[in-house]
Amino acid sequence: MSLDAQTLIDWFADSARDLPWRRSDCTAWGVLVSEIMLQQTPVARVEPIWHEWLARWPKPSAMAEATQGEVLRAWGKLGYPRRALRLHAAAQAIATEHNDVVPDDVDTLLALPGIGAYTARAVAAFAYGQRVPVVDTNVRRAVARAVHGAGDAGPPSTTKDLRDVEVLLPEDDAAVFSAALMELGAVVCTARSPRCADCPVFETCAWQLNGRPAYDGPAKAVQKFAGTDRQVRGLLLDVLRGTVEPVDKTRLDRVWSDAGQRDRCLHSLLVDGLVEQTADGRFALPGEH
DNA sequence: CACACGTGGAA
DNA sequence: TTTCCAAGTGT
Repeated sequence: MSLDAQTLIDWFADSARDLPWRRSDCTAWGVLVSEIMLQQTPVARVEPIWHEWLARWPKPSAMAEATQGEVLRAWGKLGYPRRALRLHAAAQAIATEHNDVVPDDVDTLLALPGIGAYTARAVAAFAYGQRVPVVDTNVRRAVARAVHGAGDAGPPSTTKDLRDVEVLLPEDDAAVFSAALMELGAVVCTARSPRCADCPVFETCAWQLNGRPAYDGPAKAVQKFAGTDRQVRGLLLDVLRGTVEPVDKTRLDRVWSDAGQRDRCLHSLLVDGLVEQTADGRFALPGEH
């Protein structure tokens, strides 16, 4: 094959970033929190919040006792705040149903809110050393190039992606290999300008041997943000994050001029459980009034 | 399977 | 300035 596991593991041992959730004293809970925060969010923005969270809520039962509003406020502007709510719900499930211990098997992890195919395996591998394929966007890209010789990964397919990586796993140190493969995609085999001169598997890379062909799959849909409901919801939530007291609707009305879109977004936030209405008709983060 | 879901920094 | 993209999940 065109990707030697030991070469990658050696490179990782030598040059891996010193991230707090990778340290030997990090708990499984710390790993889980990091994985949720890192979903679609860069390491640099996660790190400071992760430290705050682990200091404030060192184990699942501690966070389980917090209100949803406290959790959403602590989440700050990491984005996709539904993740915070789901992590809170997962903490409550772990505290009450799993004796305050983060589960170590993929199927039990998958049953928790906010934990999908990637995160379940990431926790099983990185917190418990299990030999399971861990496939994120970095791994998909690195494997597409180094193994398949393509310019980039095609559309995701959980079943196929897991199988593609499963066959690469070494018998020993599979979890370290998985971390190394992710690291390779994150810092060397990047989406925009891969740093091939620094790549530990440059000599055997199928993409190099293939003449560095351009990506030829279906075009990737780029997400719009300006003007979307996502932006309006963010503005609405930002007001509530900044206040202790519930606010009147007139205060929320100031964040966006289009009344129809504004009301639709406020409604969807209520439906999603990210906002609550008080008995007197004002609005606040959930669980605090 | 395609789409909605936040946010901010770099190219 | 605009576009791209960053350790995905749920419906």
